[in-house]
Amino acid sequence: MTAHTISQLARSADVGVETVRYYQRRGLLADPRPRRSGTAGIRHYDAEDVRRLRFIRRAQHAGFSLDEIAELLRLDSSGDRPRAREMARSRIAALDAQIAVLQRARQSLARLARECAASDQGPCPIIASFEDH
Amino acid sequence: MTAHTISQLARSADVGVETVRYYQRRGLLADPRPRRSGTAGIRHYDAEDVRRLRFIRRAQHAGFSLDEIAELLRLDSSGDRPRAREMARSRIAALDAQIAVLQRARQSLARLARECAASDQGPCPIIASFEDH
DNA sequence: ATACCATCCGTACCATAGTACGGAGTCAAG
DNA sequence: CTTGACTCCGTACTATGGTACGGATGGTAT
Repeated sequence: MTAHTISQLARSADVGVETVRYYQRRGLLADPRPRRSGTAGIRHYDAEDVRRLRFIRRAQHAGFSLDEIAELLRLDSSGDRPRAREMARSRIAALDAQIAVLQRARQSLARLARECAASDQGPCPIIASFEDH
Repeated sequence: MTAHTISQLARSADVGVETVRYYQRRGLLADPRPRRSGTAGIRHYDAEDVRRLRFIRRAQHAGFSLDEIAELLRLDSSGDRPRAREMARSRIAALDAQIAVLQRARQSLARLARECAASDQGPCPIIASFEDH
């Protein structure tokens, strides 16, 4: 029974106390609000809460939004593997699309920078490229 | 003298009227507010406004923020090529960093999806990978 | 038992790039 | 000369993922 305070929980996943409270409001972490009148106001968190918070952080690093993570957490209970695979596939597709957009932007900007560096004659290609079509 | 209304200007760059007004508030487009009392309230836009609006959109597609675009527009007047090159370089570096983050996320997610598809035994690797470090 | 820090909780605020709304004014056609 | 479309303008709201604030209460050390 390792009971933590909210600040210890937050530190365990390297987030702020306010972030933990934000996740509670979003329904990603158990919300301590249903307190019985007899018990004191301060809630203690256990290893399961730590695990859950770390889950959220890792899924975020894979590019999932908090809404998607909420769904993954529900899947975690139900063990719905086809749905988990589907979410992974669509996230990969979204990542591919984002990467492609960024790479196109990078390519054209890099080409412009080379042209701009190559000569100081005429208009700057970087700015000129945005000027007319 | 091709004079446009705001809706024609907006259409010419495929943005909404409200977006044009937003750019005016941000100082990216000339703000029609300094109206003389004699002239009527409705402002007309010329080819220069169209050019400027399209500039904004193209620079956005290269990943520049509206603040950076405001600076590029100032450079457009001053012709400061070294500064333009500097902005292009740092934007390229930022794009590279973003691309690298997304590619790492893509790699690990793709590996997990393959593992998950490979067997229906044991816990789902996609979910399990987020569970404990 | 009193100081003092942490926790609880609602609420407001941050950045970014818009989008929506409501009231008033303007302009051209019928 | 009224209708209807368009414009002007301020203000508020959207999504996303938090961050900050202030007052009330809890728990602990001295």
